[in-house]
Amino acid sequence: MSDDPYAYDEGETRTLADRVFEQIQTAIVKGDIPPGSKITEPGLAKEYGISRGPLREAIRRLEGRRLIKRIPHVGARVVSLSFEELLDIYDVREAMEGMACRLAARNMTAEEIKSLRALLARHEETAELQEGVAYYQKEGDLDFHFRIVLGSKNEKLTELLCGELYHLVRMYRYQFSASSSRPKRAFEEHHRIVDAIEQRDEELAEMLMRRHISASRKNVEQRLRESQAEQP
Amino acid sequence: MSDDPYAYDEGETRTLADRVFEQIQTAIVKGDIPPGSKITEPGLAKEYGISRGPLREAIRRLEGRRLIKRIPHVGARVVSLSFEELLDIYDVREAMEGMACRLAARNMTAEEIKSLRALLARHEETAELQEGVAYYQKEGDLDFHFRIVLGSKNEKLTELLCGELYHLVRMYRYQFSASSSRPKRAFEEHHRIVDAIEQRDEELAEMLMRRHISASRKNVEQRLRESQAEQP
DNA sequence: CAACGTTAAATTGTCGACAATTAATTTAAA
DNA sequence: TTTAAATTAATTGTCGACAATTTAACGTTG
Repeated sequence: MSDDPYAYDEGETRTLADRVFEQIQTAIVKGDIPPGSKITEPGLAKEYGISRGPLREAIRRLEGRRLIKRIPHVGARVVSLSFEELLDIYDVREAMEGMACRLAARNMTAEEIKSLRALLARHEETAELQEGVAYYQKEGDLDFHFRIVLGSKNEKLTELLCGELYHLVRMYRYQFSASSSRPKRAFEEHHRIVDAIEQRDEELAEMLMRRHISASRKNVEQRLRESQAEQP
Repeated sequence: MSDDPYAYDEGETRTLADRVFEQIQTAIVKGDIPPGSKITEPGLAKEYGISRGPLREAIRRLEGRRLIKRIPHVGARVVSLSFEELLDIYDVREAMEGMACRLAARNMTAEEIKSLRALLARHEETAELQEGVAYYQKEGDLDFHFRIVLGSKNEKLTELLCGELYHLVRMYRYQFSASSSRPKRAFEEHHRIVDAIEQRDEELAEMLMRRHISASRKNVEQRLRESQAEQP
């Protein structure tokens, strides 16, 4: 029951550095290690009960994933996403998930589509029950997008989106505890996207996904500008 | 005069692990360390004249960049891109570079566009002089795409494309010493793309870039199928 | 002769210690 | 009192050694 759906547990013999790598990664994503904070090797080594060797390897791997930035002889800091970077990510998502949706319309199996529909139904229940948005936009929404990316059957696309961008997206959501604020419309859009996939209409599927993400971006942009105007 | 245009040389105090990281990276990209070959720590440590500590850190960073794959207690191997993965990359490039081109049409400065034109002219000269394709498709083509990505002014897009995908593309080109085989048409397409950027026609720019990459993909796909039919 | 189990070699994983560099503190001077 | 220099402390970088695991080599047995 790992938190990271992209974690590999084949071969139980994960090394210390591997375990710590995942631990630190989720700690960063969940905000337990706040963005911009400094990574001190002796501190973390003591906290995780390991020596500095494996810890440094984990840090270097996180550096490769661009979750932390390192300056030689000075130290490492958790990345902190600026306003602009967040919007940049939306543009990248629009492009990549649009393509993922196109490919999903081509490559998803009937069972996968059916399961996707079931997921949406479940989300609707949960959202109504909790009378809100909490569960929905926090993990459920990403679940939906996640499945479509997997449905593309494109390994590189999956690696880049699920193994790199989504971490930043979740990091941001934890950070600002941001929920969509447009759950109803988002639901409708999700359904339409599945419709297009089911009909194997690649172009429509891509277009709808791009609109969906673009609308989400605009929504975030507006909210951020507002909150920025309140307290400048 | 670094080989990697994305190398950072700010602060001359690069650490050993950083230097070796770059060395191994270019060695992998250029094929000096062949795809699929095993990375032995004692061997490389001796070759680069360092101890295993920094070397392991470099390896972990390459692992984060997905240039090598590691199995605990067994070892690390250089990734080897299969036929399918190569085609997958083209789809990702189509999506991301399409978006990059759209953003470039929005954000590139007049000077950058002018410089891009000059680059094309230079390439045409070189290509005619060398009566062929060698220089063009080997580095020149990537130069063109590189500049457009930078012109998007989107940091994340640039990171993912230039810092991750292009390494794989160049790796493949070195591996198969592949040149485009459609240089004339590609040149025309490049010019049209710059035209669209100059006119600030975002939609056209994205569309042309997508077509350009899609055509390149089809070309590669056909050639690969042929060579695959010859020697099955 | 092939297949299996055992032993030996090599490689990977982990640790602690020392060197080098940077950040902090104290002290001295203007 | 503030600034500057020098010393101290802390953190990062590097190394070699030892433990754990895997790969190979070898001999034994059916």
